[in-house]
Amino acid sequence: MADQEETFAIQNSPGGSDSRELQSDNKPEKQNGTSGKSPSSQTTYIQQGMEGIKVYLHERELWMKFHEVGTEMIITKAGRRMFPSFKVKVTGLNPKTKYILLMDVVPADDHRYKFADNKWSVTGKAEPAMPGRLYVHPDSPATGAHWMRQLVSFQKLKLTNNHLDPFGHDASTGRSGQAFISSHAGCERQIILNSMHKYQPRIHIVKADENNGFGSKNTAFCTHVFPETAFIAVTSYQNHKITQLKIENNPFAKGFRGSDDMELHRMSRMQSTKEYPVVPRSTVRHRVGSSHSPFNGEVQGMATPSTMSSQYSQCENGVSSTSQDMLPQSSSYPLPHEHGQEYCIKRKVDDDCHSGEHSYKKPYLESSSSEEDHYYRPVGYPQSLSLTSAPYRSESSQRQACMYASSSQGAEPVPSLEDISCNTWASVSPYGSCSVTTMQPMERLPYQHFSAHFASGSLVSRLGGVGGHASPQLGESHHTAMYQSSMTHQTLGRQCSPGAGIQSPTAGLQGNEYLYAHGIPRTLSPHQYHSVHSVSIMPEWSENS
DNA sequence: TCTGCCACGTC
DNA sequence: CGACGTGGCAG
Repeated sequence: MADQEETFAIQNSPGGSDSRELQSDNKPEKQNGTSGKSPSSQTTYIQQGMEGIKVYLHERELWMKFHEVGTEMIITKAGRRMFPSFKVKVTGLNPKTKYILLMDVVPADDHRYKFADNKWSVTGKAEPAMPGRLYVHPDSPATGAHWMRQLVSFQKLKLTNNHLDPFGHDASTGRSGQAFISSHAGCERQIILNSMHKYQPRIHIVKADENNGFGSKNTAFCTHVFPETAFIAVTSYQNHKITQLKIENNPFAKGFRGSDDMELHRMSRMQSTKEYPVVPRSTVRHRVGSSHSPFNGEVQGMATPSTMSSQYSQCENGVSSTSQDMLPQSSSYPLPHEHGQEYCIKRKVDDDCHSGEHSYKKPYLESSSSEEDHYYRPVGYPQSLSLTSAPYRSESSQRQACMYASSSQGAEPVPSLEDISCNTWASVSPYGSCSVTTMQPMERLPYQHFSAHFASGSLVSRLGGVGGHASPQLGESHHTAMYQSSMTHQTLGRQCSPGAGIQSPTAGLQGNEYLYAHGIPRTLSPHQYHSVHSVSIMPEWSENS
């Protein structure tokens, strides 16, 4: 349904949506050219437009509240929406250029968690992730003007633990599944996750111009990661504080709010059997579990916000030209360097942000300012990645990729459009960061790593990879290609945006290959690591078991 | 641990 | 009104 998101829209436009506009214009810019912005940095034109792109997380404060406690997202067979919803404000796009906005959720690390004693802790190694699925925003492809006009909401995305359903719709329950499908040509899908595993949502902005067609060599895209949106997937809430936050903030859970009256009523009904004091349930629970702050700071397993850098934004820009993919993802291990942040992050936030609590690092300066809610993370980095580097990853990555692919995908061998497009890869890098760097050898990775954690895969890679075809060269590519398959651009285009008619090429992200890193043993070569950008940002979450 | 069903809310 | 989104709870 529509969602209209909330109204905040930034600028809003009432009509909003409208458009998708015409495509007509898009072309003008073609790559570089015109657009003006010069690339700043290094990059080639590819990025051109990507450099100035900024993405602000909407309602960051709310996200931070959850994050501080240790965000949990329910996953069900039928698919459950995330709450808080992932909504962003995007600026810096070329109004006439078309872009595809998509989201994915990648493993934040390779651990399995358990919740005991009011806190999360690592219990073991993560299960191999399934192939990741991409959730392409229904408006894609659309012009920069369209995306910037109002908040871009990914609230319809659903998380599921149903590995069997390739399409993201679940037959079992019936409800949701179908709806999905029908809605947009199947674009929407549910993202499959494993319970008790930590994940990091990411948003990717892919230029859909002809020039950048996926297939083409230069697909420009950038990835933004908001560490504060990381969460642990669960089939039922573990931490009562989270339950409480959900109830208090999610309109659909209003029925569970303790307003006295209601509570009483409810209680009586539901629990007729039990008797209860008057306390609202929530309250009750609360107390019980409450953890006060299990996580806070450190919590082991979870991330703590504070530490995190949420603030950073990370981004990756990739270009895909050939080989580039870069980032493999490495798995979750810590990479040595991660610079991710640096590069990418620019952060700003604070102002807006603050959640009040800690201040997270706000290292960066920018601030944006204007918008309130959104915090943004800049992204851009100039860099494009070069694909080059990618080559290395290949092996490991490949394998991994394959594995994943196979496993999960099993269901869908070749994906049909849908699949492909939507599901595809999995990548890993959570935090990642900016991958921009790509290849570079280590240097780039400044990050620190906390220990370990993630690897990140980069989407970029995939995108860049796009080249899946394109750049076969790298070993990776292949793999990627395999699973990822080939997404073709078209696919995306079609499915997702029917209307749009995108030129095919552009549309698709196909190429992306993200690999997955996680499960893998760290085989990645150093290079890979570099590429990865991962950043691990959150120490807390890190593993520690 | 996960699933199904429920009441209750939003849209 | 009906479809759908929520968490609780029983199984």
